Amino acid sequence: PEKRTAILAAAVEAFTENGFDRTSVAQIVKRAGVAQGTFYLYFESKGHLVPAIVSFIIEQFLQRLQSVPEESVSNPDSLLTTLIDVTFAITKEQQQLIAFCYSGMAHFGHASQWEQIYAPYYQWIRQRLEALQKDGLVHPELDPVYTANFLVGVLEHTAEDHYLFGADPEQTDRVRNELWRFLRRAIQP
Amino acid sequence: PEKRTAILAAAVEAFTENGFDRTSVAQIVKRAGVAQGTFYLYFESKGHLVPAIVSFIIEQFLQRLQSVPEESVSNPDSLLTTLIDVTFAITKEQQQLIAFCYSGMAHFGHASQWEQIYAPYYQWIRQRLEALQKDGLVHPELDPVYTANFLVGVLEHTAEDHYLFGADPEQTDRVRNELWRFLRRAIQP
Amino acid sequence: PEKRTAILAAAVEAFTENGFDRTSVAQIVKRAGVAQGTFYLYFESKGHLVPAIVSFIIEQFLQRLQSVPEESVSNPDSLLTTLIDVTFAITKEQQQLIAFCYSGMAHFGHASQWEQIYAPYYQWIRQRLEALQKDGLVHPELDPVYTANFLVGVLEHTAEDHYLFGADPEQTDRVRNELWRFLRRAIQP
Amino acid sequence: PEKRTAILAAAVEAFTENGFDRTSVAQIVKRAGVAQGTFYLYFESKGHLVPAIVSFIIEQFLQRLQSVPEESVSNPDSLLTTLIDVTFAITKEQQQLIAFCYSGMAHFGHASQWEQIYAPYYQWIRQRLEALQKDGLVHPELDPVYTANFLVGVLEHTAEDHYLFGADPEQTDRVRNELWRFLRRAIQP
DNA sequence: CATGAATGAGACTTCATTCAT
DNA sequence: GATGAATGAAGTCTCATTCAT
Repeated sequence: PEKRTAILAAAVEAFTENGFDRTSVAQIVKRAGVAQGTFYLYFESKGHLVPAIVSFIIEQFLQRLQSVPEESVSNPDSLLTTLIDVTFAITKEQQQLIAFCYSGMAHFGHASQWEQIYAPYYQWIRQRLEALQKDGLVHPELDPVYTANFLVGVLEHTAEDHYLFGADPEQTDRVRNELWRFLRRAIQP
Repeated sequence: PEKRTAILAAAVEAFTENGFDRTSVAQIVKRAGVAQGTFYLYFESKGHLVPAIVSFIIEQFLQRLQSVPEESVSNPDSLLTTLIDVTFAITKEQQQLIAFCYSGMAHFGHASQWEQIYAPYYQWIRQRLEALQKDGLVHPELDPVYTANFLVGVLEHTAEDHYLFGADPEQTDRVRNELWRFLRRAIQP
Repeated sequence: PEKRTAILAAAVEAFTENGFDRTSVAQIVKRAGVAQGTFYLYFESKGHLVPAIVSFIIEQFLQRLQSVPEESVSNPDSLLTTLIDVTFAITKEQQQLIAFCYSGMAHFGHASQWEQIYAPYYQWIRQRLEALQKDGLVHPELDPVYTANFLVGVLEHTAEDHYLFGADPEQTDRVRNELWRFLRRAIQP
Repeated sequence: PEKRTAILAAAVEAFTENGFDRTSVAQIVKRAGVAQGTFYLYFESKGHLVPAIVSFIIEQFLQRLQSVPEESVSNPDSLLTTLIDVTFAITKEQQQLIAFCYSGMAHFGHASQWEQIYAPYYQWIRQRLEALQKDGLVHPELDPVYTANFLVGVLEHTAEDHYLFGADPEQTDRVRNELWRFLRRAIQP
């Protein structure tokens, strides 16, 4: 459905700029170039945009991860590099929208829905860790499930901190390097 | 000023429950037991509550950290334990308010203000790391500034994940243990 | 035209449940199983449903009255019993739709149209009264036209009161009995 | 509260002209000369006007009834005359608003509330009937409770019919006379 | 300092109606 | 004849802020 996509895209843009509550449906439909009423043909309410958008972002994450060549995740060093690359790239692009997602929980229903949405992302990381663990390239005591969680935590926090709080762009390499070594030590055998 | 404190406390409670945009000034003054107009005697606008509240939370963090006995941070193992303790405890209490802080940037001015507010928290961690590094108890290559950042990232993400997404309370110990070992490896010499 | 009937029936159901203004064309066409646009093939506007429906209800009244065996209206006692039977039965079924008819005037045009619609109902009662009057079974001074009106007034008001205001179903017989005796005295010679 | 009264009066006027659903809050506040938001200071919602207005009308009825000199209700003939006078007068004034009240049930909550509102009106009539019955001026078998109901039924229906359906004003006396005789026979001993 | 009634802009949402297919 | 996506005007209600007391 073409208009649905237009609305979703417009909403992403608008939320990125102003956040959920400070964006009105009127602004969204204006951007999307459709009538006010059309919005409600595709979304039950403004709140129902939230899970749709989160799915959209996660999907972007996954697509980018899956398009990574196999050799880039075949050892811990390049896996970390890949994760840092992707997280920094996406955070740079999406900035406030990611913050919106984290705060978005308040806007839509129950946590279980969010878990389902994030699941594939965590799962992808977990699978890589397990593979590397099998080859003895990752510390054997690490629980892949929890570790995936920890990795996401540091990665997102650091990227957000870097881009949102106006961190010096010249230091990007430095941050990434420090981050890489921090995580390297955490997971190496 | 007594009424100012009452309003601030009421705002913290209300924001914790419903978030910034879904809390009206009317709700806040009602909770605080003051008149609608009184609010504007102490705060220029609703938006000006945000930095005041964030300071308040950070201060709480710091007070709790500083009340920690010196021996609890005199080696990496107990420092990590302390950080986990404090972060989990505060997250459990403040849940949504923390999410509000993270998303709150949109509501008030420029990032630089936020950095100033968070600064003492990062600084406290950094100082501990430096002290331990001096004694050779923490990996010498770690940059204390960045590492403080990474630690905060994992700690908050994990605690939020655990409490906000309705994680199984029986697994709290398990999570904390895994987290401890993950960070231990990351910073040990 | 089959679809016209379907729409009309659906509208009657929907109006009965929610009233005119609280029923949308969307609800009606959904119930009728036709497309939104089809509605406007058979009715100029939503408002034009009203006279069609009122005709429909009056017709139902009349059919029921006319299917009554002649001996049931050949004396005042059974005429009253019949009127009470029919009015209570239809009120029980149609409840809100009757209220809708009474308030429906606002929705469509001029009173004269309504008089035409109701006319056959009043006429039927008048004719029975005249017949009985001729046989000396009804008070000779009663003007049949006005009396028909008065009868309808008491009957409908009492039935509505009984069913709409949640009257005790166990008292139905009592009400009907009192009503019968009240009207009996009013019209007897 | 002065503004509350202004809003209520404006609502009565507006509903009288256009009915409940076809009257917007905007129209009401404009007529009342207050701001849109002021409305919600005094009424929870548009729907909450309904019981307030019904109370208002019933009160008017009662005030008029109670201002009637005692000798006007001391015998059945003058009681009926009084009831006819009052009902016709108020119906003439309020026309559509009365229809609105009857159809208004749909708009506000449960029947029990309506019963309470109407109760004093029915009660007033019942008490008169009982008094006259005690003096043997009204048929002893009449149940005053039901009879009050029947009287209201005929009176309102007839008055509505007369004024709403554009009845010939020259016939008013005739109708009233017929009505008087009809009811006279129904309740006389 | 303190109050709280009053304001009015603006948010979300519904819905009768149209029109290209 | 039939469809149903699209429209946009209009409705109800909220709320940050002001100001006379």
